[in-house]
Amino acid sequence: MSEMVKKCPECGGINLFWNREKGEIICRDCGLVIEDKMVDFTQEWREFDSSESESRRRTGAPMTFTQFDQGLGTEVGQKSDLFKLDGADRNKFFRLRKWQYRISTAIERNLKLALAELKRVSSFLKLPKSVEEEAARIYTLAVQRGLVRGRSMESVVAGALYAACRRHEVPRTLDELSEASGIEKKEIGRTYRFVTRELGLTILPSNPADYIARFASALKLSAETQSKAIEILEKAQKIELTSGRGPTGIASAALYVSALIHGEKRTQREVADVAGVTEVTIRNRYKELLEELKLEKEIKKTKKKKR
DNA sequence: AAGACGAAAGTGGTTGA
DNA sequence: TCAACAACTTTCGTCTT
Repeated sequence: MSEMVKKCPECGGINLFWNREKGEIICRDCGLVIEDKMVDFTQEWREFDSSESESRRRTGAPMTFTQFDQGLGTEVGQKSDLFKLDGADRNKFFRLRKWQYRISTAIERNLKLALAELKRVSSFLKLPKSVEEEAARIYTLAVQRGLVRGRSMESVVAGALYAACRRHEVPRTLDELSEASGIEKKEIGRTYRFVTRELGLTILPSNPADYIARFASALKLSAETQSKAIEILEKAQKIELTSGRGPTGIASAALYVSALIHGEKRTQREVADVAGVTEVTIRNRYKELLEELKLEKEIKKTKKKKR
């Protein structure tokens, strides 16, 4: 087992808080999230969504940032939650709430609005609950650190959602976020970068394979084509064909090739549309894939079979 | 006629002096 | 702070099916 972190590497504070549900440690002083050895995310939100007594999760001993703030923001379940807390936690609850109120009613009102907006966008994109909560936490931290000033609330919400998606490996493209939130793509990108940098959130570079499933189903491609595409992606990554390029471009090219191989041809235009890139980008990646991975043979093979 | 291909010029963002 | 730079887009003409 890894040893417990005792100090925040960012600010040196010792006021750390362990969120059992997420398997993370959060520094209460600066908001840094210290990953306690990357947990398997899929497992995480399966556990989140299914079974497991809800009430316990919502009200259990660890008071998370998210829950606390959500309770405040929505004014739902505050009282019933209180019943389930023991004395010490109840005191903590009141203390925190008072403190929060004191800061400013403006912040509170802002949060309420923002969380509503966040919920709207999130459900529009059909994002899992765990991502929504992560985004809410990010947004809350951003507000507490005064990062929203000078930016529209909506754009920060969008940025928080984008970051949360990335962290949970269910990436959505900036285009999709943009469509759902009505904020310009570059604006979302800007606030996303700003917020993650200021909060010290570590975001892994998104993996092209994470996009495959969604694109494939949008194009109605078979499961075999999907797994072939992922196989291609893995090979491509081995020879560093993927570094520095946009993940969506690579994903769509791999999907395009794999569709050809399996005789489920889609036009470059079709693939380009669902992936939110241009045909040209697909062509460039596609060309590289053919050259580096000697895939021509496989394509020709299926062509002959068809005759 | 539609799709695939590629050249050329433009855009927004990163990097390094 | 600015210029060089890489990735990606837009546009458009040509070739292929």
